[in-house]
Amino acid sequence: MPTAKLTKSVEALSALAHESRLAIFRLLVRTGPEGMAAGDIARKLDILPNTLSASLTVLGNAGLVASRRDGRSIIYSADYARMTGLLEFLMEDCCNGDAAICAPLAAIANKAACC
Amino acid sequence: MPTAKLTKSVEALSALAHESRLAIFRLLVRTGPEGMAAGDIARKLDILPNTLSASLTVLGNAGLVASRRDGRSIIYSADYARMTGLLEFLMEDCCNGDAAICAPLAAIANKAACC
DNA sequence: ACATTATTTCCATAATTCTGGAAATATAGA
DNA sequence: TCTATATTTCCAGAATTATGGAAATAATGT
Repeated sequence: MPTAKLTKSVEALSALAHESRLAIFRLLVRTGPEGMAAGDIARKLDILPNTLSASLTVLGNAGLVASRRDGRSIIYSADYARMTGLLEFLMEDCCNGDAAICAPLAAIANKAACC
Repeated sequence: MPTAKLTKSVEALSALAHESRLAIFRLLVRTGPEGMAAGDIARKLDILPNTLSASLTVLGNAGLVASRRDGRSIIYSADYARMTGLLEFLMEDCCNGDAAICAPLAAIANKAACC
């Protein structure tokens, strides 16, 4: 009987385990909280609108992106809290008391905390 | 034409996007560099030996685990550098200049850098 | 050589996921 | 209301992945 957190993480990982979907998610992460219209994502990544819609649905079901309507467009944005939660789960207890293992992770964080 | 890093990341995410495989990987991450024999993993997680073998192969192909023989047993261990690389890729440019987004990631890292 | 333990490989079925075309829905503007 | 734009839904075939039983391979000890 797997934990709920494990199951949720598998959902998120499955959503990201796809070339287009990972590219979409990363684009939204880089875009920031203001998000981007579905059409703009489609043009930028050269993805068919129906395929993009399916991909965004998968990412949305996994809780990785949120959406809101703005006129004719639907704006998608990354859910940063969800991403953070997933990363936290993957890192959990990773260092196991060994500083040599921790160090690179700390380095990532310092880089992330650049601003 | 996706970047090589994106393709590699999709491989790693696909490998982790599976309940047993994620549980196996996390167990190995917590176990540390010394690793654990396939049979011990199978007993600990209650997975059939052939299924476990297939799962370990997938994780190995994705570069997430390494293996070495020790007598009759084969010892598997997490590849921490690969894990770090994946996390780094997922976090890339995430903060986008916004400190409010960065903060939780930095908090994770400080926690990871506990030792 | 034989028996035992450890793990993998082979195989076939079942289940899931991916893809793109066509039609449907929703909003805005003339 | 009519037209154009934006996005989603429906559908079916194709492709990939998951599962477990049985046999095969590898190493150890007798």
